[in-house]
Amino acid sequence: MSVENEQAEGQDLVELLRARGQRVTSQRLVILRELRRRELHATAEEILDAVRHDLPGTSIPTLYATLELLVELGLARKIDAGTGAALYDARTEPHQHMVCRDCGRIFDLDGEYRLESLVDAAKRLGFVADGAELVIHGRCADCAARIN
Amino acid sequence: MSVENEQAEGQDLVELLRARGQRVTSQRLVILRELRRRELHATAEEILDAVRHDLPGTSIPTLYATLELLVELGLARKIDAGTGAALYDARTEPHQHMVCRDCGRIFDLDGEYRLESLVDAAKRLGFVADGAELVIHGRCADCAARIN
DNA sequence: ATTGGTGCAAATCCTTTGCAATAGC
DNA sequence: GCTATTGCAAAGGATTTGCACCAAT
Repeated sequence: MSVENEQAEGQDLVELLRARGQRVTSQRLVILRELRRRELHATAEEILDAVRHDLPGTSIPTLYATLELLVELGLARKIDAGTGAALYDARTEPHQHMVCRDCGRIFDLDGEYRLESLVDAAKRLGFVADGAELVIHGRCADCAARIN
Repeated sequence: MSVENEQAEGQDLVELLRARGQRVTSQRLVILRELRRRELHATAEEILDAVRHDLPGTSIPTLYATLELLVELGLARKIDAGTGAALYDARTEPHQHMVCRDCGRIFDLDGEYRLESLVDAAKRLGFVADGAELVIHGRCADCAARIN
């Protein structure tokens, strides 16, 4: 089976879950499938609405737990754009985001750029950038020392 | 008066407010002064506690409104680190942030870096980075066209 | 005197928690 | 059968809103 079909079927998720001794549930499969069907990042609420088509009764806590799990497994990405609700995205390639101050829409900015040229790259796309925030996530020296 | 004293006294804020026909209130002056006194970014709650020392009775809505105003005036910066509460900072120089997954502390990363070398820069500071999110804020092509 | 700014209380929005019921292994 | 996962209801934290009062111009 090709990588694309494997992903479409969620076979990769099944394997990751088995490797960790976690259960394969229909909620997990459907949520990942829905996330992959989308071109664009979606809020938890948008995903929930779509998921309930296929799996009525899916609950909010399950959705959040599953999204967190998918992020942990590297199958999804969480984007905190500062617009209230967090966004989720199954795109794993390196890319950044642009948030419109007015309409709140989020646009992709593909590839790896020099930080100082990102505003220019955005401008080429017609986006009038007035600021950029980069947040690095990880473990500080103290916590890394304490845990490892 | 030197630029430093001007800032310490909030004279720059006074001028910006007058230029916009907005009122100079003690709340606005005290909140900016408190923000400038700090080395590190602070949450709204932390700022409120400190401000109430100088100006008891200061309210939460006023605090948020003032912080938003300061950001709009370019005197402060809002950092959405994805840790629940937003952070505010009176540092205007270009710098980025690192968030510890465990203790939640935020560390500064000064200067302008190449995006792909930021993880290395963080590593040099003992920070074990496992991801970076860059969010560009501004106006999308559609909104820019509609407004200008 | 005018009206922008403030404080209060309550509402809203997003997300997490506690717990009993259910479904994978 | 065992226990992780689920759904429900309710709680939680951060921020915003509506409105009457106050204070800067």
